[in-house]
Order: sequence, then C-alpha cells, then structure tokens
Amino acid sequence: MNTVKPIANTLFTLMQSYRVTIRKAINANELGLNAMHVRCLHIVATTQRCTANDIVNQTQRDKAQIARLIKELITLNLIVKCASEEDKRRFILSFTTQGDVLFSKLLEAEQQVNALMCKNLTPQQIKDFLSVAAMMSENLK
Amino acid sequence: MNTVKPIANTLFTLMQSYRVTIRKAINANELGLNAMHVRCLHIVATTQRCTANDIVNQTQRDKAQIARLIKELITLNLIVKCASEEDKRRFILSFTTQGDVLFSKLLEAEQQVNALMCKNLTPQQIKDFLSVAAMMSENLK
DNA sequence: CGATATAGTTGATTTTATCAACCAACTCGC
DNA sequence: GCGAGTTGGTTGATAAAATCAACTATATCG
Repeated sequence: MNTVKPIANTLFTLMQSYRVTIRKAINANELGLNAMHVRCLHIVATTQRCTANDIVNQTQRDKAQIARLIKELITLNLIVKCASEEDKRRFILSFTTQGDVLFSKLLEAEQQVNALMCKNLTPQQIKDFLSVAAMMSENLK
Repeated sequence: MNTVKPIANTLFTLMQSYRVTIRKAINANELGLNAMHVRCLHIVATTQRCTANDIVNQTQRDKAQIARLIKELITLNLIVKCASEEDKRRFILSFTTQGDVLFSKLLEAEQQVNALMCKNLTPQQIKDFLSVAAMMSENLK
C-alpha cells in the first residue's frame, strides 16, 4: 500500500501549530472567541463599510451562522452595527474602542507568530514560499 | 489600523481549496466521510498495529470522538478491529478490502491534486516550499 | 495483592453549523 | 406607479461535531 506523504500533511501540521499559538497569544479561550469570530474581525477590519453580507460572501458560510457570530461580537462589545443610509435592510459594522484594542493585539500576536515562523529563514525564502503557495492555490481553482 | 496580510491567510486559502478538491474527488459527501474520518484512515494506513489510542495521540482529539469515528468507519465496512494478543484492553485496526479500495482511491485523488497543485512549478521550488514549511512548523514548537 | 493507571465504550451535554421560514426593504419590468 | 421577484438580516428548529463525565475491564507497580 502506497503511503506517500502529500504536501497537505506538511501544511496541515503547520496550520495547526499556527492556530494553537495564536489562540494562546490573544487569550481566545477566556474571551470566548473561536476561529470564525477571528475571521469575522479580520473581514470587518479590511472591508470598507462592512456588512453581514460581505462576511457571508467572503467566508462562504451560511447567513444564520454569520448573523450569530456578529451578534456574539456585539454582545462582547467588540463591534457595533449602524443602519446604512443607502439601504435600510443592511447594517454597517465597525469596531468599538475595545474591539480596536483587541484587534491590534491580534495583529501584534499574528506578527509575532509570523516572525517566529520565519526565524532562520531569509526574506527570499519567505517570498518564494508565498509565491509557490499562491500559485498552488491558483492551480486548484 | 494595520491590515498586514499574514502568511496564514495565504495558507488558509490554499488548504481550503485543497480540502474542497479532495472531498469532491473521493465523493466524501455520498460516503458520509468528514475530514476526521479521512485523517483516521491515514493513520490506520501508516501506523503499524494501529489502535484507537494511536489515533487519539496523533490527532490530539478526545477519546470519545475517536471511538465514534472508528465505530462509523467499521459500520461503513472500511475497517475492522481485532483483539490484541498483548493487551486485552486494546484492538488492532486494519482495512477491509473495501477500505483498501477506498483508501487507494483517496491516495490517488491526493496525488492528482498534488500534481495539479504543482503544475508549472519546478521540483526545486516544491522541495524548497516543503523545507520552508517544515522549518516554520518546527519554529512554532 | 491492592491501589493506581490505562484502553475503550457510552451517556449526557455543549458547541458549531445548517436548514427553513419569515419580514422589511429593494429592484425591475410592465 | 405597481406588483412580482430578489435581497439583507433575524430567529426557530434541527443536525452534526466535539467535549465532558462516568464506567468497566485490563494492566502495572510497589
């Protein structure tokens, strides 16, 4: 029986270590944040006038799940929603001051983990790595 | 607000594409197999005299979850368990003929996806990619 | 030999995700 | 302008996945 170890195993191991390290760094357990919460925060941070629908589209997840995640983030006082002037059905999501603080902490943790990951690697190695990964991703579309 | 895009995003996108492509290739939905089933199959295939406890240790998951996954794989007639002679508490897991067939199909699908991922990349690029990934993983330990 | 540890099983519960239905607001063709 | 169809978001119900807890049989060790 062929037991060749595919590329995915290597990447899986890497992503698993990454997740564990980040969660520890932002105290995710105590804050009650899971991976999807974090992904939502990233999207709120990077999408102009972010709506629930933007998150649905970018995560390819169910509307109900996203609505619940948003509600939880609002309850945690990390984001607020205000009515859109252009379309009364939609709400614009933005960070609270507390949310800003937490997201900054998250970014800092991510950058520290990035730096740790890249120890003993040259900028060229990292650049090559990223471009290969991007091409692989593109090859799968 | 700093919105630097970390390495993890690139990898996340790649892993997501990989998962979707593999699942399609082995008809995971029809077979009722999820990612954890597949991981268990991989571990059964690569671990001599594999026991439930081996899977628990390698996946760092709860005993109950692994027991249930194993039970499901047995129900699907993909694996069997027989008593260990050395220790009456444990069972040795192995593939059925049908399980062999499915796992071969899984490996083939993985190799095809690997090949697709690596299109237009040189062996050296892939080798570098893997060694960088492995070093990153090692850096996070 | 008895206390403690371990492998596996199962019940109960929690967490996460999905399906379904709904309402308000918007769009578009007539 | 109007009505049928579409869209954005909410909530109930349900399914799937994961975790916690308790247990029994077996093994280990002082």
